[in-house]
Amino acid sequence: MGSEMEINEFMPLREVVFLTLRKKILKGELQPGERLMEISLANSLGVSRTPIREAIRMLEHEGLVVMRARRGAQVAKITIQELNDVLEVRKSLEVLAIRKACERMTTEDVGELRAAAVRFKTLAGSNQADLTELAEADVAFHDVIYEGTKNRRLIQILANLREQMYRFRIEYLKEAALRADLVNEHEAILMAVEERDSERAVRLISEHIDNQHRVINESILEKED
Amino acid sequence: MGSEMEINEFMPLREVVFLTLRKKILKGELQPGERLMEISLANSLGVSRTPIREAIRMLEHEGLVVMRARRGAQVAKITIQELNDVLEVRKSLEVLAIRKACERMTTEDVGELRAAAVRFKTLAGSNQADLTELAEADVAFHDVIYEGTKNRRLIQILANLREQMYRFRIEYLKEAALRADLVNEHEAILMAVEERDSERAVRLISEHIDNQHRVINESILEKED
DNA sequence: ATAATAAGTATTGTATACAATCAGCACTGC
DNA sequence: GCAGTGCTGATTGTATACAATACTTATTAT
Repeated sequence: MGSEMEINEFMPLREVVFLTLRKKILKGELQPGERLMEISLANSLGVSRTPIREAIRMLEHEGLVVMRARRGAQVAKITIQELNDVLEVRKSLEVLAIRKACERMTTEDVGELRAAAVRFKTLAGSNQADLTELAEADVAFHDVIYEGTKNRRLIQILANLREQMYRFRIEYLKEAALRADLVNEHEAILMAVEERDSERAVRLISEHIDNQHRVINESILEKED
Repeated sequence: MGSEMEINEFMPLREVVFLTLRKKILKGELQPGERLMEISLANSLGVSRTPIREAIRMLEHEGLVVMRARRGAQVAKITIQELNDVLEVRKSLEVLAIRKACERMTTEDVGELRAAAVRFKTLAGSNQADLTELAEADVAFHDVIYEGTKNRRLIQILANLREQMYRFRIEYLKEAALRADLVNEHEAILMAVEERDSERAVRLISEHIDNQHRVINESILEKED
């Protein structure tokens, strides 16, 4: 989402299609339940069905689309149950990540974490904040922690879980009051990591996730009224 | 691996190819680093390249094959580093799983767990045990716990992580002495779950994973001599 | 008017054809 | 002898063609 995604000349079309469709799904341009029809996608993206189909296979394994036999792909719906499932797993792995990050981050890594926290604070402070940009800054902060674990598998799984939630995330960034809380939580986590106090960091990140969980659930319940 | 995999008439070829190739990789028939060449695979499986390519996309996202740009797919090599990464994540999620399973398993679920433990014990006891069958019984025991969490996402991730290790797992089942340990560990876990003693269950499953980790690492080091 | 059915259309699933790129090797020039 | 260059075959990447299935709609019978 954030840093990687180096679109070089030689990227296969399936990758381009995959990234394009993923972004549309996460941003809500392709809505949950919407069918992904190969021919119209192929026409609108100017490629043949082959790369479309291969991209759909990737999205399927990513969990962003579901296949119905002989009925093609449709954008996965996220039920509250599924959101809770994801958050349950994510909390457990965020705890693991912050613990390992405390052990394994280099001094430069910690510097990057500070930079990410500062950037998020700056963006959150400005009044007409671009929510997408803000969300990406939030993602970047957590990415630094993930990278700090030096555990490729953990990084990959956490990135995927976060992606599942991205469609909800924008919501809770809308309220300025909550943004201030996020800034404070990031700073507290940063300090704990700087002091290599993993137990405190674990406690803080748990609360951080719990808060997100609560806010997201509330925003969903509001919508359902 | 174990229970699911209902091969019905209407399964697309890509699924059949996917399952076939996955089994070959996990069993070691396709060795790490080996190239997967589309035309020869298509010929040997009697299908066209299209389903082969789509199956490769799925294997890629599963982590069992890696793509090299314009050089196609090859079976992923598992380094010790990667194995350790997987085990680190897996331990954390197994702990989560057993805790939630203690909370959420129904009486029938616990009955299934007991049945799985008994089946594993029986197979482990017989002298000329089929190692594949034994491995599947071990998998089945853990599957019951996973299902007991009622968390689809957790079930899916744990199943995938276990898959990554499957290529190593057969190893530690070879030694009869270790098999006896496994039987005891399963029984102890079962009892803890029956008593809904989640903290004891967490401790036991942690040791269970640690033991596996140690044995696997030893068997790898032996091989590298 | 409604339910059932059948024809026609749209869409997915699979196979094949074409294009672009890569690996290996002989050949050339130094 | 060796680096470099251009050919040849093999392989992947992409597009298209064909087959099978599912959906839509119109028609008919009750």
